Amino acid sequence: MKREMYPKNGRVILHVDMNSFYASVEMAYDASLKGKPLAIAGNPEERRGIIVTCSYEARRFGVKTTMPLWEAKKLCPQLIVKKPNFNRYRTVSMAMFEVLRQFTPLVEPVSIDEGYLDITDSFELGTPIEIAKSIQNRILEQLDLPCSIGIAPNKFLAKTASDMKKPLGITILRKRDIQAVLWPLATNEMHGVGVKTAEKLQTIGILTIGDLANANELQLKSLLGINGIRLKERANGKDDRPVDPEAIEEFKSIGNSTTLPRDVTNQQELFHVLESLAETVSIRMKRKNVLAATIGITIRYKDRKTITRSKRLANPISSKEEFADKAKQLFLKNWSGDPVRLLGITGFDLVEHDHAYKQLDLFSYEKEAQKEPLLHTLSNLREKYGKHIIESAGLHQVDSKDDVGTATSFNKDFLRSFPHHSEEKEK
DNA sequence: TCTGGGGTCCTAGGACCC
DNA sequence: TCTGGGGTCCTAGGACCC
Repeated sequence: MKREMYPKNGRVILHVDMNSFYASVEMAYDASLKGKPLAIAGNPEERRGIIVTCSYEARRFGVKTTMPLWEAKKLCPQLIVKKPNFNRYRTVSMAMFEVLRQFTPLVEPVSIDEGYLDITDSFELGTPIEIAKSIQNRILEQLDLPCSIGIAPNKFLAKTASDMKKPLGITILRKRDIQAVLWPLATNEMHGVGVKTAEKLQTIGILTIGDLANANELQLKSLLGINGIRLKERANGKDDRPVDPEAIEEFKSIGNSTTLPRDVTNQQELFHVLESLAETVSIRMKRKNVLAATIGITIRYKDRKTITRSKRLANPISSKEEFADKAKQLFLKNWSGDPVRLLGITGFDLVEHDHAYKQLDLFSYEKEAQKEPLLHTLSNLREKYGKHIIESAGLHQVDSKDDVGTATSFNKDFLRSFPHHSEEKEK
């Protein structure tokens, strides 16, 4: 019954956006900061001195996110500056999402300080506005933090709406408001349109969201690819993306990068940095119980020119040593020798540890092979165990003629890299 | 005195296979 | 002898967002 009414009534989506989150958290911890121009920024001595977030009081002086600290101080000499305390922000963020889940389990966190709620079926809690007010009050009372909330029939409009009144705003954006409210805005006001896209759109005479909503699709497609089509749909208020509470669990990559306090040309020194990055990535991978099937590095030079290089691996990795090792190899192969400003390591193509374990377990293969010698051919292995296991074992590198030899000899070395198995084998 | 660090998604070309 | 068109994988880079 409810389902049948669904398309008729549409969905009710909330977008909750914390106002200047890091700065607000610091103010909640230290009330003496309230009402003052406050900025969260890194250490300028380490060349990390950019504004990460700032209070509304600071914004009044023209201080903005990503502005270098010295520039912000010039605009606002009395600016109070704090270093970011990410652990604190993560803790508070978790508490904030717990508050949201008191209203519905359909909560999708999108970043540390914003998330979507689908309250279509939560009408017993009140009207959408009443629910939004209640959420806003509870976050303010329990955590001493301000947020803005957008109410709309889909994610895009809810996100747009939450942006319209800050701080502590609640904004409804209905389909029928689009033409009057959304269309007059410049294209770069739109979520998904940055500087480059706005520039491109300008070349074909599209300046406002309204222009975009009525633009020629073929023209958009040739200019921006599939993204052009999507932007036009959004400009018309169309967005079918569901609110997915699981989305946050499905990460695609884990990385760590750092700007060096000064430009470095010494290889040993750069290797040390890679080792420390490898350790961070490894710890985070293990905490999330995943392995990386592809490793990537980032090198930014003195002139800010940045290159990325990646390598798909025969065996998924997660240990600090493996990350450091592979990263160093990639680095040596691609480093120009010029002074380096930033280094980064990222793991891609993440696989669940347990899953990888299963795929890498070759005991069952050995048993099967005894029963059925023909299994030793590459194609049979592939068919029987899937592509992944073969590549994990390094078999893809050998000619199929050599499969038999390799298949019998790779086992030991291969299994040795897994402590659990090598123990059993060696004892 | 310039411009952090964490991500996602898309594109495009070459290799390789059928 | 000359030749196609589709599909997937891998890699590099760009755009965008918070």
